[in-house]
Amino acid sequence: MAGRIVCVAEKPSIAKAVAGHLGGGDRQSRNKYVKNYEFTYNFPAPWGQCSAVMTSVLGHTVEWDFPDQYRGWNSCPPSSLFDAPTQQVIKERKDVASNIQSLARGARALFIWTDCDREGEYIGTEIRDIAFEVNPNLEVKRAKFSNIERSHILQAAQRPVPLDNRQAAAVAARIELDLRIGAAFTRWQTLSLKGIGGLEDRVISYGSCQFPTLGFVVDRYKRVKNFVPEPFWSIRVMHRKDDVNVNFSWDRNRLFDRMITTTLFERCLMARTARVTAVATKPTKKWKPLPLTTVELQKLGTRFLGLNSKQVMEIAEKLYNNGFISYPRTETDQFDRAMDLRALVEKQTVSNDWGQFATGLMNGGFSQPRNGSHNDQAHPPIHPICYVAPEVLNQNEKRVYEFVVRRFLACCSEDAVGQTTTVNMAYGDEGFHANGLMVIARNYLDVYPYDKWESSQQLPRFVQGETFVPTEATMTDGKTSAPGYLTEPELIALMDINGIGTDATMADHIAKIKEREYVFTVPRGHAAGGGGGGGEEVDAPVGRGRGRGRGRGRGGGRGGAAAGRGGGGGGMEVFVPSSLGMALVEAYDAIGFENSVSKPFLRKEMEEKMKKICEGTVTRNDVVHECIDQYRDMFIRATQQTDVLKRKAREYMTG
DNA sequence: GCAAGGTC
Repeated sequence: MAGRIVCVAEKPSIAKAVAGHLGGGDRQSRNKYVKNYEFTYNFPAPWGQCSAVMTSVLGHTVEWDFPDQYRGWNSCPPSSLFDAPTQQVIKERKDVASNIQSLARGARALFIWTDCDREGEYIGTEIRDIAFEVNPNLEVKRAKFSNIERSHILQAAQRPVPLDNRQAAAVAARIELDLRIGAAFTRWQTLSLKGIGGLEDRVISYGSCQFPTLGFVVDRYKRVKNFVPEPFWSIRVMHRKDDVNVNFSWDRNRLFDRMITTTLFERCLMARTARVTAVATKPTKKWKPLPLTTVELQKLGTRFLGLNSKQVMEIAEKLYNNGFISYPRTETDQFDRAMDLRALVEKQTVSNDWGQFATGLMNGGFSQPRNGSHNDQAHPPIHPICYVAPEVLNQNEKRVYEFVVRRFLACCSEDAVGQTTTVNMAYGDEGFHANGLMVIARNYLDVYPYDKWESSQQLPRFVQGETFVPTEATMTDGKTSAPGYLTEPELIALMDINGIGTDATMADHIAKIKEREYVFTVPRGHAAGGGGGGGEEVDAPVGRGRGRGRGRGRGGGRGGAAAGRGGGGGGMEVFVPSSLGMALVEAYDAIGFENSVSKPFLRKEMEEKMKKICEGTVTRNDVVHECIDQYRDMFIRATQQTDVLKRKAREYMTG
């Protein structure tokens, strides 16, 4: 009589869902966190019908660290941490490991059901090794699944595959490198700066994610501080027609040469009449948003909900743990076609706030969500699981839940539809244009106030070839203004494009550099620090940020800021480096690493090497040794210039 | 007292 089959998922929610599909299962509550579900199931050959138990871990269960003799900060030179042995210790947290071992004893097979991503593959090997300790004869299989739809799960159970050792090896390399490099540099920095006033008892940590995150803040800060406004000139034409003042913008936007602008302007005036060269009216759409990912949740949460990313994530996790929303850590922005989205919409019809809209979707307004380009093969986009009455939630929870619901309903609606009118006009040799927008059907916008798309003033009727003498023509001047200090949504966007951290950890890295006091946040507009131009007016004309760049002259008003916060608390905050943060970045710059540790390149490099391990073109060993050599060199160079670090710190801490 | 990554 062979033993049963033990299935282990990465988290309790997956264990519950999978067990439900495979056989319902009695729930044996082992403890508050990890539940075991027992059932019988007809597994593929050679097992056939047999009894099984489904449980889970809670993420990683094994911890890497140095052995005791290396653990004291003065026990060894920090550089020896590049070569010191490491050990892997089973965390006996919440009895997770002992639960697996007690189930694995006498079992015939182990079925890994961790998330199908790199970390999940590695966590699978942790589970395997823990089970092997008590039962080395276990056969190990892995279920391959990318969502928890019933049919998909059943298919995964029927077609087990081996664990992917390469993916697990890539993660192991990352863990080892982050540990060695982080510990070595952290100890060196901390011990070196002990003598500096104000830093005696501080941990001056280094990490491959925290430093680039700090770097982004410093980078922007410097750009603001070093910004030199440039004067520019422009031509504005206004024509009053049918009681409407139509403002025409110059096709050249603006020029940085006054003489030329003056000349061009004078030619306009000499021409006297302007002539309409084209009138175009065309239909346009504002696309509904993509299904919600973690990064988007954090970007929009920090922009509209008056919360920081850490708070957004904590609240989202709580909503998830209460079964109100789906798993909040996902990169996926496409819903699986098999998912019954209408059923989820229907649950929202009882709401006083958006119930009517949801009802509209049920009565024919439903439209399949757009598909984004990301799929982490592990989780669906974030969506509401059930309707939650507002009284059940506190203020902030309500905001986050409402955002998730509205976003979901917006995804299931039609795009907004409108019509743009563009009038092109020639005034002398110069071209000008005016735009008008008419929103015809708001559709998703009615449930999604975080997007703005308003009809502009209607343009009066112009016809091609018509001429007129403009009511007003003026030459304007202005100057470019500094970008603002970094906001949290911008910081998250930068981390995202540069691969710093994961969806689950970005908020932690931001919180970490605040905790270390490398950066602090201040309300936008209160940005401290002398000199400079207070910099909150408008974005710089040539930003490195994406999709910004509305330069405006003086008199332009304060457009940029958070367009209608969704009723959140205070305004948005901006990030400013502390003296310590500046000192650290400048010290490494002065030491002169070609790939500065405060830039994202080194981390990107590590990510690429992990991919190569997964593809099988390099081995874990190659990567670890290569990187260790590289960082050891950097470490030696840094330690030879410890005085540079100290000097920079002293300069900043006392200055 | 160090990292980053899972998860509660």
